[in-house]
Amino acid sequence: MATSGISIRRLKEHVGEQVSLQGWLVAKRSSGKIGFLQVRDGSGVVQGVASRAEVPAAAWAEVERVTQESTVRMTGTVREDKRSPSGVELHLSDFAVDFLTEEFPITPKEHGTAFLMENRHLWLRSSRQRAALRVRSEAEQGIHDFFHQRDYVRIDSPILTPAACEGTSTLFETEYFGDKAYLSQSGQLYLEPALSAFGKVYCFGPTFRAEKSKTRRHLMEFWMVEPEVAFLEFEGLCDLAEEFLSELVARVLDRCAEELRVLERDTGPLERVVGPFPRITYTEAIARLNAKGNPIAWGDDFGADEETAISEDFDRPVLISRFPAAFKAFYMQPDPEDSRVVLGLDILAPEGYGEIVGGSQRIHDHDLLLAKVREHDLPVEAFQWYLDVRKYGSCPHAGFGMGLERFVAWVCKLDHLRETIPYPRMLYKIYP
RNA sequence: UCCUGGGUAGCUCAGUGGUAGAGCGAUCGGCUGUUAACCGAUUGGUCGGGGGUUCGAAUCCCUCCCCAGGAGCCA
Repeated sequence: MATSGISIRRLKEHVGEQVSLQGWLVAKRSSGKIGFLQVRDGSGVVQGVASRAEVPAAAWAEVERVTQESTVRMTGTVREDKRSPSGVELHLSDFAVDFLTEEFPITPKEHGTAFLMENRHLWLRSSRQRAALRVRSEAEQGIHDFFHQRDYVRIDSPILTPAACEGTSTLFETEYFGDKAYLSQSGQLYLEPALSAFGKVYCFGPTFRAEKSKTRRHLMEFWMVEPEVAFLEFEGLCDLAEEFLSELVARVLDRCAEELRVLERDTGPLERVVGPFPRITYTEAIARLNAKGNPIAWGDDFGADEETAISEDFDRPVLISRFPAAFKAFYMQPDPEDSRVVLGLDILAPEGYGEIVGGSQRIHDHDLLLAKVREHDLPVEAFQWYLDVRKYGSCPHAGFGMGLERFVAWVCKLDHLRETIPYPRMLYKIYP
């Protein structure tokens, strides 16, 4: 009797057994007397081999009419076979089409990205897309596990917010019962009050930026994980970010080997992502850039060229710290040793992937924070609750944010963020 | 928002002033171990939209729309 409910991923454990499975036809090759049917069930792909002489006439007729991406069911014996990429194939005793698909738009040949993006809902079925999204899923679970194992409490920050979190990026505006509301661009400010309740917290959810950025490194909607820790100061923050990144990369290497193989990702550079990461200050970075002939001056922010020039000196992520206060967020703690700079941290991924982590120690002194709010021309009333936190049991604290899509793009070595999220939201593009 | 490149068959593209093309897909036929299978045949067009120049425009000009890549900003 054939066993059903076995996933293709686990067929190796059932060699010699009769199994039944349902899935979708990836590809078919057939001669007059033998048919090869690649079937996907979501967990993997297996080839069913149907011999005209060995299956019922009705089953052979189904083999002849089946088309790419039809829904099928097949029954057969699991056999080891060296010619199969997965090591096993299914020697069929029966085959049936449950839904006949006509003219699936995405063929095994090449397509342009515009066409594929228009068909994102169907492109998801392709092997590279499945691999990248499985890595994303693994990274997401890895993030939750990392913090859960360290006794962090997950705080879900609101998506609808009354005002700019940082007063910098452009926000998506919406209507809220006669008032204006904005889609969140960061959960951090809502995380900080929760510190005094839970000590160690994190949030992980979608964030929205209405900047008219049109590059491979930007999405309008992306997912960000943000830990925030009470009594954590700057050096500890750097250690946390380093431990977080190296553990997450190790987890993907361990659990997504097959996906990285499908993506043809050279895992060598990822295996080097172990601490300690190189740590340089902003001022040292400027000196390095000048030595390379880059004319950047102290006080300028890095652009894409500068990020690439810095990261190419290192074979693992590089931490850059102590940026000029002028171009960083209002809540960053000034460096006690140099008031021109703040205790902010950026981590640049290797291989040209740019900034994946940004964080800082936060100002915990009420009067200093109030002065910064005013300095940045932010509405004090809107930030009253945020200032309140500094009035009732304030403490030093720090946190960072990591963009999930940039992490996944780097780990998978994809050339565009749009392939790291199921339904990317890009400038002027919101279909499907 | 700015700069650059592009829009021709379902898809990927060639065609730069004179009859609209190829490969793939699809359809039909053939083939017992295929891996982007192969072989033969058939099918397939508002040349992005509008206007203009010309005897004649996919091709030259104007305009609009759409797409891709990059910059700034950021994760």
